[in-house]
This record gives sequence, structure tokens and C-alpha cells, in this order.
Amino acid sequence: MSDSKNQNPGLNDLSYTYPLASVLTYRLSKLQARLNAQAADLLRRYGAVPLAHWRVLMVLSSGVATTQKEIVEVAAFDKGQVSRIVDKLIEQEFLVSEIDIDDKRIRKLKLTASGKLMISRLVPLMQQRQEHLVGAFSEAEKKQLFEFLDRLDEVSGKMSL
Amino acid sequence: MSDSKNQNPGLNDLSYTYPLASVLTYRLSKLQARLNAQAADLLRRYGAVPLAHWRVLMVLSSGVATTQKEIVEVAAFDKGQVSRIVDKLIEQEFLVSEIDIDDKRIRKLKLTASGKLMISRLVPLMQQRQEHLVGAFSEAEKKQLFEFLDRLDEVSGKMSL
DNA sequence: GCCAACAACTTGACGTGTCAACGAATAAAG
DNA sequence: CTTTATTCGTTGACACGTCAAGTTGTTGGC
Repeated sequence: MSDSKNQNPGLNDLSYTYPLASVLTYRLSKLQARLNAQAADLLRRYGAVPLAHWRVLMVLSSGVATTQKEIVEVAAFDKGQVSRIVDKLIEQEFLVSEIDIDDKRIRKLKLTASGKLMISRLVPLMQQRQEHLVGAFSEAEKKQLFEFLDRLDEVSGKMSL
Repeated sequence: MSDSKNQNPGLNDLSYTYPLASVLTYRLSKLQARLNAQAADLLRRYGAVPLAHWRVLMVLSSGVATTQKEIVEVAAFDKGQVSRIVDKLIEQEFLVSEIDIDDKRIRKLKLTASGKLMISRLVPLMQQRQEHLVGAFSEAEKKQLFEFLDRLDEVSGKMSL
């Protein structure tokens, strides 16, 4: 366990040759991947659904969306992806859909009892995980972290390209 | 334009129902996606390669890796993915490979002239983009941002699950 | 030398994410 | 009322990312 095998060999090597921002996007990628992998793992272990399906279920269970369009708007998911995920969730009977009477293009979505049960079992675990994550930050730090993210959103939005 | 009351309907709505960390992973996802999309876009516009291919090329051009194994170690990419990407880069003649004399399992990788040319054309653009990104942060802020990312890495590594 | 363990790479399968083309239903314009 | 535009959703295509099983080559114990 010498210094030749520290915890982040790649990052350090890359920082010699790339400017900071490159390391930034690289680090965000890896961090993101790790967080997603862990969440997905938790979901898999407890016999639930893939991560993306879970996210759709959470949006639905929060009540802020009852149609695919609303899910897409609220959570900024891709509508094609949502369409396929909803199909699968219906197949697995976590959801039911019903064509809207006034507008036959629209599917009204509703959680089934089994969908709600699965959610209620998993939410505590997910919350625990989340608290573990943010627990590493003080209130002031959280605030600043989110301010940084806001700024990155903004700057990346204004990229000339 | 949305008829919602503010500029970030999804984030705010979700924050009513989810703890902060959930918003964190969600925000990281979206930010990451956006940054990747922009980089990919830049690469596409200038007639180059997909983003993941670009990353492999950058690692190779930096000289810190000359085999697939090294790319995987240095950049923490998946070895399967690297294998396929290298195949395509060779097909496109951005790379050549040569079986190592001492160990026939190993492919020594080398950029071709056309590979180097493409990289040299694109690097300035990518750097410009990157400077635009980090330009939004002071030195002290950059330091703190990376400290936050370190901490998230660490905490996510220690997740009990 | 022989065989088992390991290492570098390959391949297949699946999930995730984005984009664009499309069909069906509705709304708007004439 | 008919044509046109728009909207909700579906589908196909492709890139990305991860995991696990499989191939081929090397190495180390016997």
C-alpha cells in the first residue's frame, strides 16, 4: 500500500496535462456514476426496479405529475425514455394507465397498491442513504455547494460553442 | 415557455417532497448531462468523434498510457468499453495498434498522424470551453468546489448500503 | 514439461440517455 | 368545415456505461 497506489491515481495524472475544467467534468462524471451505481445497487438488492424506473415512480408518488408530459416537464427526463419506462412499470403492475376522456392522446397514470407498497418499503432506505451523503456537509456548506452547482448550470447554459 | 411560476419548476417541486441529497444527485445528473452534451456537440460540429472516444484519445495523447490496461487504470474507464472504442478508433485510422513482442496479449497503441491532427485542431476549442467553465470561479472557490467533490467521493465510497 | 492461476483483452447482455422521425389526436386558421 | 399546426406519445437508432463470462497468452508451482 505505498504511494504508488493512492486513491486517485488517474485524477492526479490527468491534472498534469489537462486544465482544471477538464478535471471538473471528468470528476463530475465519475462521482455521478458512483452515486448512481450505489442507488441502483440498493434498489436491486431490495428487489425493486432499475434506477430510472425508480425516479419515475418517485415523481408520480410525489403527486406533482400524473401524465408522461408532466413527468418530462417536472423531472427533465427524455420523453422517449419515459414512454418506455412507463410501459415496463405497467407490465410489472406498479402502475396503471387510463386514457384521458377529454384528450385521447393523454395517459393518466396511477400507482397500484403494489407500486405504493414497494415505494413505502424503499423510501426509508433511500432517505438513509441520502442523509449519509449530505451529512458530510454543514448547512453553510450545503448552501455553497448548491450555489456552485447553480453557477455551473448557468455558465454551461451560456456556452457559446 | 412554461406557464409555471418560476424558472426551475422541477427542482423546486421536488424539493418539497425529497430531502436535499436527492436533489443533489438529481442536480449532478442534469449538470453532468448538460456538460457532456455540450462537449459532444462541439466534437460533432467539428467533425470529430464521440465524446468517449475523445476521452480515450486525450489519455493517449497525454502519454500517460500506451495500452488499454493503462487507459483503464489512469482514467477509470470500463475495459470493455475501451476495447470497443479502441477498435473503432483503429477502424477510423486515428490509432494503430501493434502486438507487444514480449507479451502477445498486449496491444501497444499509437496515434496516427491523422489522429494527432484532429486532436491538435480540437484541443484549443475544448480548452476554450473549459476556461469558460472554470472562469466562473475564483481560485478559492475552485479549491472549495474540488474539496466538496472530494468529500462526496469519500462519503459515497463509505456508503454502507 | 505440465497444469493451475492469473492477466490482457473480447464479447454479450442489459440499462441509461439523447435525438429524430413518426402516428394519432387536438387546436388553430382559413 | 377543411386544412394546417401543434401536442402527446411511440418507436428506432445510436452512444454511453457497467457487469460478467469467455479467449488467449503468460507465469509460477510441481
